[in-house]
Amino acid sequence: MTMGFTPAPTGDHPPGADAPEVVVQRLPLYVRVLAQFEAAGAEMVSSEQLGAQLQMTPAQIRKDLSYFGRFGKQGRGYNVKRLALELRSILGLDRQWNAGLVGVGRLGRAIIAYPGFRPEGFRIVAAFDADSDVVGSDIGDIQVRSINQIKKSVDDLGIRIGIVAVPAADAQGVIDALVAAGIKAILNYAPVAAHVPNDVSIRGVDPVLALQSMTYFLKPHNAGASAAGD
Amino acid sequence: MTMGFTPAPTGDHPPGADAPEVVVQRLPLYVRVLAQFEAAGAEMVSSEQLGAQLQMTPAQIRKDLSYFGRFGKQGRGYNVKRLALELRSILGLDRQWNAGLVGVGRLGRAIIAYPGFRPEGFRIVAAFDADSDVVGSDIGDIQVRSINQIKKSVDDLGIRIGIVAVPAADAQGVIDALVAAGIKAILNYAPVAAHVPNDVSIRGVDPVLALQSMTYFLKPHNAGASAAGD
DNA sequence: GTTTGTGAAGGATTTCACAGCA
DNA sequence: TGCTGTGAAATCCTTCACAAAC
Repeated sequence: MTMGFTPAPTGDHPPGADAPEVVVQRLPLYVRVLAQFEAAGAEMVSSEQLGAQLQMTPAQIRKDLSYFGRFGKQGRGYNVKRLALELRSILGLDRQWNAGLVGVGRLGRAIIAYPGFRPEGFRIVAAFDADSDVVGSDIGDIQVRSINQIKKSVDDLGIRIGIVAVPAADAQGVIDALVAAGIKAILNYAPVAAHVPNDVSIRGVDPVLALQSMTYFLKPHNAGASAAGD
Repeated sequence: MTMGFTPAPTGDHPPGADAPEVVVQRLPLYVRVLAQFEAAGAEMVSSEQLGAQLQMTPAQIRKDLSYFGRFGKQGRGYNVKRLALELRSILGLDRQWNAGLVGVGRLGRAIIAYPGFRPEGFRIVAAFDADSDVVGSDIGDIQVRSINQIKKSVDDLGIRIGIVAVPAADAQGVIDALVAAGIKAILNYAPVAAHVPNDVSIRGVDPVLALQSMTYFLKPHNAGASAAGD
């Protein structure tokens, strides 16, 4: 379905290259909800229905999608299958991505064992650690390599994504090494605000930070609340 | 301007009650960086220095803090210890918070074993599961209870936070149960966009979603990148 | 009748820039 | 001098509202 043509450059927007980052971050949510509709057997969905699922306004969904093309049909909505395919292609989810994990402690092992990455096309193909006791061993079917072989492994194995699961104190050093190895996307589990050049994406997974902002609303006087996409 | 006799904060803002949610979400980052400065022995910090660490503009930091009070001294900056204390108090991080975990599968067990919550004042005091084979057993020092005892346990143990680590298909039901039990803050590890009343806070921890938006920038044509706090 | 795609309006957040204080 | 706190300006993001399409 990833045919050679870009959706339909009829609108006023440039192709989709200038979509705000917030919008790009919502796209995976749409993909996920579309999968649910598809599983439920729906052939078409409206922005209204998508919005109801995601607790967003239909207008926002339509505007978001409009950055990338004109995928809907008036009076009818969006074809579930086609929109899902289209968005997956825009996000690059129609291929496999190889990832390298740094840090094979408790957390790193849990990440390797986590079954949620593979079905979505993310494959951890190598693990790295500084501890020479574990280097050379296997965890599941993944070889643990020395941390100073990152660059070589990245090149040899086609690793495009780095996953950081080392203690906070070591995180920036590891991230620098990943960047030096040419990695442009980093998923960081360490509780630090890391520094990267601005052609590198970095996202933090930080449950403590999430809890620490929710407690604000648990204090008696503060009502209201917040929903953050998950 | 409408000041009656507000004891501590002298500013012009209302006490801090109307701080935008984005601002509240950044506060924990400030707390974290302040701890680093404190560990490094600094007594004072400027918004410039904080901004450098967090890759934010000094103006944003000053504006954020101004929602809650006037903590700095012109020409000198902020007292590291005092600001940290003040922010912890605003966020409610100066107490312990009890959490209940739902789902003791692989992920749930990893969460129980995760050593990052306790030092920050978050304590998992009970675990729940639907599987009668595990109900009644202990994981570490935590008892596994039946999922339909949530309400009673929440009351008995003073649980204020729910942590959801069940399969996607079960997540909404579990979240409904937590809400019915009076829980107002939920940390959701399940990959679903959950529905909660708006006096309940919910945050998702979702590494797949994070990866799925980064791949957009890995596609050849899309340069630039993003830094998301971690 | 229904629902999209989108300019224009509205709202929210960030940054500027400077008065005021140490 | 150095740096905060903050109105005002600028930017960014969301929602409105409606013509066009089915």
